[in-house]
Amino acid sequence: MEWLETRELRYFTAVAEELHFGRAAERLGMAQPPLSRAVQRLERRLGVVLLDRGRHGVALTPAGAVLLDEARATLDAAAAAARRTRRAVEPGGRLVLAVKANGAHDLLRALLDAYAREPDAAEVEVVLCGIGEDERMLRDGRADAALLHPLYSSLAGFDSEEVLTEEQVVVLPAGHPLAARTSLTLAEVADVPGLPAARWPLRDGGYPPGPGPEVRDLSQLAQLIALGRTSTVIPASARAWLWTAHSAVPLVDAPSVTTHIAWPPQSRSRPLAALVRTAVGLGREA
Amino acid sequence: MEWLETRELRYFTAVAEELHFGRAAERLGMAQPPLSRAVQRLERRLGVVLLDRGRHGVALTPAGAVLLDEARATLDAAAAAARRTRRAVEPGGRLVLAVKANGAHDLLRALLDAYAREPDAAEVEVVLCGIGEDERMLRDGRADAALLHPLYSSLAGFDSEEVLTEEQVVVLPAGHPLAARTSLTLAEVADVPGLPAARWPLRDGGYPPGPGPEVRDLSQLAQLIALGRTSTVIPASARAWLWTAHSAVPLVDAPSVTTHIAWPPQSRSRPLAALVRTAVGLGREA
DNA sequence: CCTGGTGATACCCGGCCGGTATCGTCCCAG
DNA sequence: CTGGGACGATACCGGCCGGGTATCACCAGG
Repeated sequence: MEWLETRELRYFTAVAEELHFGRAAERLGMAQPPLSRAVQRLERRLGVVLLDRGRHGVALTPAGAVLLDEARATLDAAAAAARRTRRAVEPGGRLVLAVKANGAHDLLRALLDAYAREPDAAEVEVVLCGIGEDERMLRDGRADAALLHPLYSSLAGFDSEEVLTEEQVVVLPAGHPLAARTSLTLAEVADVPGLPAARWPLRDGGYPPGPGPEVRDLSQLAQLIALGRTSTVIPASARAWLWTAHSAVPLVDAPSVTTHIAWPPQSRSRPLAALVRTAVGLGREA
Repeated sequence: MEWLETRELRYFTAVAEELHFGRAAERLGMAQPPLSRAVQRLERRLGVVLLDRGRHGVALTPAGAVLLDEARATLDAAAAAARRTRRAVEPGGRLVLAVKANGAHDLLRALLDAYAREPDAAEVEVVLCGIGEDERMLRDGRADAALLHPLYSSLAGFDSEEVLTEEQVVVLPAGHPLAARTSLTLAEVADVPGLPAARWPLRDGGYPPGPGPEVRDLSQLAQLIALGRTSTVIPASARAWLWTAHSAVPLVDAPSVTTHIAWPPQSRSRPLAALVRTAVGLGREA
């Protein structure tokens, strides 16, 4: 068997992401020629052309796209291996729980309270993450578990259990006419003039097109709502961050959102198992 | 970030599995001193002692056990990366389906027939595997999908769907008194003198203790049953391999067995999606 | 006390990894 | 049409590291 080294995978990943040898080399802190050679050697050893060096710069071949996916997974696994090994000798058996900032605040409180009463409980360090960062932290071993929403994060490759399913509400400026209603539909809030939905950044950092304001974090969003410039749809439990200038109205036809607790496959630690058990139990009684 | 190379992980894995530097070096096709140095360097870079070099040979530390798990996962990912990339350029988009030999024969037939009629179908290569080999093939990228039984294989790290749940039957020599019954319980077949349950090899190649005969494949088992020396409990659908000298009697209290179809996370190919859809559909209508 | 077995150390060599300099090619400006 | 700039590939070189052999250090057992 011919083995791929993580160095080669790091190099290829950098080039595949930058689609530019010079910039990739800079990102890797090295010169461009050795990078070119390393990628050529990788292609030779695999017997597969990974990149089209065309006139218009560099492009991924289909095989290259496959390797990019696989290389990312492999590098995550390698990073996780190093981190988890180092953590294994640290005292105290702390658990790191990754949670999206401002999401499911009540659930998190309840989970931490209930877990603290478990016999197998370990100290829990909660890490509040930005969009998509919770999933990354779990994938590369910085976190031992995460509360994820399958809409935003992929559960692929993790073990997971459902914890809580909840309806969504629309958050409106408190004075808005619709804020007086006891329930609304998606169609009603979609058609309101002057309240275009806010736009969140995509994975690549760009924004989808549309009339609404671009927001990057919740405090921006909250202020824009309070100013009467936009509205947003959130899970009911996220009401924790509402201002007095906000009104939340239940949506009768919005898809419900489910929070899962996810952890790396093959994890066998007792404190983690207890955390999962606690979370699932919370979901059942709620 | 300090990165682990797959070479180092291969070396450590070999030593951790052999618990002997000399044998590990031999298995790796290298001399012992460079292997010792490589593992020392790995320990130094991680800042973690992985092995106890005691007077009574080598033993894993707890951190070493963690790394062994993680290293295996990483090496599987790296092997899968190479294989899937190479396969991406092969023509025809063949799918490799790993199945435990002799398991769920009817289901497999039905699946292949139904899949061949799907619009997105690709050519399917069926690989019959020994115990646990199906899971390995899926983990290291030799297979694109597998029919797995969670009792024998871990689904951790895969995406999977339930396909079929079935009861189990006990297979007895045709002339045996109990073979005339229309149903039996586990207790009844456990207590039969002269028919001790056969013993299958464990992961490490050894056998669990017990009075029954040691078997390594189904033909051995079948012959031993036909000779009236043992009996076995199997899913009902495995009746395909029964001899005329065998009798199958339903067990009323054996745990039912569920077959899952599993595939690597993040797989997005249309032929694979069609295969999964076909399999799940089969399970529903059955 | 010697001997066999095992892992660590000492020392050496070749290859590869990464650096600098330069080339070939394409695109575009003028 | 031509010169220049951008970009990846090639040529060449030096140092480090991975791997080899020889040997040491330590322990168990006769």
